[in-house]
Amino acid sequence: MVDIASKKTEKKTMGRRKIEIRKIEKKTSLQVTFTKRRTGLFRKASELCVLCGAEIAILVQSPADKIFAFGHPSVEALIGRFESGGAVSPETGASSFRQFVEQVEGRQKYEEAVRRLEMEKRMKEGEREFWWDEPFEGLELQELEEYAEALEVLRDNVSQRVEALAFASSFPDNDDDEGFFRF
Amino acid sequence: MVDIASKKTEKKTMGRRKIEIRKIEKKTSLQVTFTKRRTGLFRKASELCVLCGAEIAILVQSPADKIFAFGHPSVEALIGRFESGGAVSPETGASSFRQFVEQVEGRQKYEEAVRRLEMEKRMKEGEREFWWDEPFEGLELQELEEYAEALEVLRDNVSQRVEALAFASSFPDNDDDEGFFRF
DNA sequence: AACTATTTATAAGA
DNA sequence: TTCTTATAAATAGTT
Repeated sequence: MVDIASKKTEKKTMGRRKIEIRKIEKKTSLQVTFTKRRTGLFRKASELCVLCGAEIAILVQSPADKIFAFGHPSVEALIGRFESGGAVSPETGASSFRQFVEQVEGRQKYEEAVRRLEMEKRMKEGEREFWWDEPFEGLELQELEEYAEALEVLRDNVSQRVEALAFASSFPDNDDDEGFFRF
Repeated sequence: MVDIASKKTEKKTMGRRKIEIRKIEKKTSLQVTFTKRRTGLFRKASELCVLCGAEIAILVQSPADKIFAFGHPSVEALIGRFESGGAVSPETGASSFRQFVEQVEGRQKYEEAVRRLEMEKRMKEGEREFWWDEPFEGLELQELEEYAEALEVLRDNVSQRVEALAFASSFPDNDDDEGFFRF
């Protein structure tokens, strides 16, 4: 009886527990959390890209100053590169990604490619880091230059916005900026 | 009886349902999902910043070509500006944020500020968009310039990486890049 | 904009 | 580190 009763409430783990959003002090758990959440963040971003046709660029710099990046259309450039049979990183599982891309050579749409990518990712989950997890580590010059270029385009958009505002501020009484200064 | 039985299984909504990660066709749901998930993405990013001391920059361009941004240390610059009593956007709830900042004038740490920001955000959830939701809409020149500058720093880091790789490629036989070419 | 049933993400523990 | 599991958190469809 007692055994059964205790078995009923006996938990193998405490499960997920609520945490406060504040700097994690324990270095090892910080590292684990950083990896898990960075992965989760990039997954969310990729889903947003596909679901809504959005374009996203993310740069994450870890406390140890390692940089991780996610990006569409940078991602698109990467896929294009893989499709044309370019170099493959031996470290990131890109080889199997190329195989995958070859299998779907017929389809053209970016969304489709990313969606399948997500599928393969899930099927292989736990096998290795996602292919975009440390994009700079296995990349050749060309991709990185493309990435920098895409980033510059975004930056230039910001600069244009700055200039637009600078111009607007020379007309201080005009509060009606409806429809103005959109990227 | 029948009423009671049916009431027992009667659900107010179907609840969340599983979706495929593919382009949403219905324009209105796409807009709703875009807003919800962009918000979620930025919240995840801010949590990653605080929990792990990471630095993050995110740019999201909607299908309608509106750009949304999230960023630390840009966020830090914004907080600094608010603390010094700078201009406040009447549109984004920044006014109450300033009040909040004034209340905590004693503390210095960025993490603490962001954590409290998260708290206030939750307390006011549903009242309005988060203050960083459309950062470009209510900003003055200075903040935007600071943001562009921060973005340029990140871009320069990428460029340096490109140069490092270009240099490395002039020594094609050297595969051991352990510890090299980190930002 | 609010609600809730569910799915999804993840903190700890093994 | 990788896997498990209980639980917290996010969110799809509705109202």
